[in-house]
Amino acid sequence: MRTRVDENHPAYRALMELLRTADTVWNASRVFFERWDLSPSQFNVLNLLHFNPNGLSQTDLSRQLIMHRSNLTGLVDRLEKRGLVARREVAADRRAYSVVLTAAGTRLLRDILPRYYEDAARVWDRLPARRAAELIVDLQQVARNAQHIAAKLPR
Amino acid sequence: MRTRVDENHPAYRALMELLRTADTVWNASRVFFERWDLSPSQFNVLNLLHFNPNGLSQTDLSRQLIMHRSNLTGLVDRLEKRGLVARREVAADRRAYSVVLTAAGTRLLRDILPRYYEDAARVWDRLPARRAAELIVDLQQVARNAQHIAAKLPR
DNA sequence: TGGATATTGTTGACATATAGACAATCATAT
DNA sequence: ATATGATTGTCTATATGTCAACAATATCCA
Repeated sequence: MRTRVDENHPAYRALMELLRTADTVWNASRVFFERWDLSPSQFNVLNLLHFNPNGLSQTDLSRQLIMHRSNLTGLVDRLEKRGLVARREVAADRRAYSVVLTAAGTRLLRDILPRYYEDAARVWDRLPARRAAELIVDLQQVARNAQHIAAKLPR
Repeated sequence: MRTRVDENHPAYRALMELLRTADTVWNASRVFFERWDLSPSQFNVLNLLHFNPNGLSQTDLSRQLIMHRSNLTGLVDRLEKRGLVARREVAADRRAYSVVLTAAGTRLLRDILPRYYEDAARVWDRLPARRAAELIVDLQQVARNAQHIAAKLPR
């Protein structure tokens, strides 16, 4: 995608690089989770539940994962079918479920997490810690800018 | 997603930040392209064709967009139905099409591009140019690391 | 020349994502 | 107490993405 026009628009090229890197990382994580026949999104659900032992509603999950709640129906369905999570009824609110990790889900996550953290660390190899820290700060600024611009866009 | 365990795994947290920022940027671009009823992926196709006036095969497009070629069938279908691109037969290879921008597609892109580059630049507001340049270099290293790790993973 | 091998675009099955509509249920305010 | 409005999970339609299999066509090489 390196073209004459791109040269004239370094901001555009930088954005492409950001998106491409994230895509590469996401796909690498997809390969990583293949061993357990999990998608990255399925892992994200399990991971969130692991740190919320009392369970989360599907809407809670959708907010933390920044996705539409209608997604959670199928996502939780598939995890439930494999016995990794369970929908518990909530006495105080008969509309909602409390989604919780099962014992099998907990075991699976305990197997995955150490290897996950290990490989996540290696993704930052050859980057001085200071640069990695700066990168995060800069990314956060970029995200704020993007959101601010999108919010003011004509619809 | 800020939890006790995340604190112990800054590399993991940094990765989450990277993915989340890219997601935010991608969704901001989705909002940006809504005015023209285009998805970011559809724009990427049009944009690639704009810089390849002789056309690209669907496989070429899939390689540059880093996606499976079966995606291009539907993507090009929808753009063709709107008259923004056309499939031209290739005399030298009767298996392949040459996908080209139509006049309407060119007009549309000429309308979009200036505004796109303008907003892309504003995404980097408050970031010194040097930091932005460093960020790109660092992102490329991260992408290389991720790919290297994924390639050596057990399957 | 002809047979093996590779590539192209399409298809089907599936997972993931969005948005909008819906019934059931909850919360609020008069 | 009850009408009004908000929220929850699900459903449908659609778009995007993966992969594997397929027929048609190219390519290569013995």
